[in-house]
Amino acid sequence: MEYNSPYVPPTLTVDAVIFQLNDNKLEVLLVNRQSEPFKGSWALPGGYNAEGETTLEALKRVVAKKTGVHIIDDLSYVEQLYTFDTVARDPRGHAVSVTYMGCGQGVNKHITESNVKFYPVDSLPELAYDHAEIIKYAHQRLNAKLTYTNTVYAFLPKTFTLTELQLSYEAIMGRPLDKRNFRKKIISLGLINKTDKMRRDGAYRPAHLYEFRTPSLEYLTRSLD
Amino acid sequence: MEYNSPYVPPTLTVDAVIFQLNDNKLEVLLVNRQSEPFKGSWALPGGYNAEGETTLEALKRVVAKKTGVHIIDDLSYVEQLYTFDTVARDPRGHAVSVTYMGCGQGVNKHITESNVKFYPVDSLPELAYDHAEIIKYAHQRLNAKLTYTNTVYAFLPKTFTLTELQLSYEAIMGRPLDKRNFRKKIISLGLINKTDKMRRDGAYRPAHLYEFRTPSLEYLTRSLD
DNA sequence: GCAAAAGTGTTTGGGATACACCCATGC
DNA sequence: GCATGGGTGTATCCCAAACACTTTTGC
Repeated sequence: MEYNSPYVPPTLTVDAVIFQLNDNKLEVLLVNRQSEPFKGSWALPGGYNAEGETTLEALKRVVAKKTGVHIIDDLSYVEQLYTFDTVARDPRGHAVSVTYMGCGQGVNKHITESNVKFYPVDSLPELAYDHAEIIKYAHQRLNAKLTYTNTVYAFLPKTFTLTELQLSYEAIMGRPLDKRNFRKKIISLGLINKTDKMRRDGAYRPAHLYEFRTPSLEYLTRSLD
Repeated sequence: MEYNSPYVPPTLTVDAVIFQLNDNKLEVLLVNRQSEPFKGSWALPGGYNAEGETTLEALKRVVAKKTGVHIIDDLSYVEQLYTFDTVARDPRGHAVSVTYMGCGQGVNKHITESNVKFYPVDSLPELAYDHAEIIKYAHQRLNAKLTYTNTVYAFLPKTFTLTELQLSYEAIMGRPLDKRNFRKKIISLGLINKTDKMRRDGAYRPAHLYEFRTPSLEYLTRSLD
């Protein structure tokens, strides 16, 4: 094949699983399909990868066009997830999809299209293709990553309270954490610095604000779980 | 692009990083290139992925043809690694390569081609493309995987002694482990069973033989490091 | 003074680490 | 009996887990 037959590559596509936290619920960005196949179903934002562009370039182009979200400017963390190749994305033939996972804060504010929406991961609508599987895979990866890296930073604003940080962990991991143990551990890990600002939120005792020492991916010395 | 221009996908290729242990050294399977580009350099076994075959099917076909190794029959573990897309694999244009990692025992016995050889990972020859980077990535992944799964099983024969098991870990992780602590931990993890057989190896005290309880991927309850 | 969220310490158990000697065999 | 690799136990330290009350503020 490599030597004599004319080489025909499969279709190459890219898809993004974009997470944000809203109201302490983990949400995924979905697009309502306006055309066949799967017209009317919800799908991950994605599209074709042409010759001459990298998968990340293709993703940037395609996600911006379909949703208004810029995966570089509007997200705090992006990583390649997995390449799925068992799906007939298009009735005409076999397609290979390189998927990415991204996390950000307030990403919904960048949506420009009316058929685009964040859905909570635990109440997803009917999904096109194998996108349910891809989201599940991404969620697992995110969960694992939370326990041995500082990935949460991607979901939080620049400053935040310890309670907000704990609620973020709880939302993504899907289980409650002990308040005192959580604070002890997070502080002993040295991931965050206390700022000298406070937040007077509603009407009660103000909370200290913290910031991440390094708002970029770091591996933890001890795992958090 | 998705709508009007004629769609031209990039070239799609697959590459395999196949590990084995030999003489307690971690080795990678390499192919000496007989043609341009990179003629004379060593490269990972790989090739083109045509339309209509999955990446794993393409890999199976290509690796068997170039080396004689059957990635399903001759390896104990295979997983997808990462998709690299920044490389001009071919002077003619941009190529995307889906890479896999595989591990086996005595894989060298299946080599049928004279330009194919296992090299120790710590003394690799001049490598084609970005294959040095891919091997480094695979080695890191393997290392991480060893600490939270039972992946070592893929490198060992059906029965083995505790010393052999320890030496395997040490070879892959690249550092010595304490003998008593290692045995305590491995046994307490319940990954292996003691068989009633012994091995009289050279001429000294015979060693008990062990086997893996489950010779397939499992996640450890406590991490090994 | 009361409602609401912020903040704070101690005890206990288990696993990780460090460390050195005796045992079984073939020659 | 000796050379070689196989096999074993204990003490310490640190981290994880469990657990409840006081403080600060606005009203």
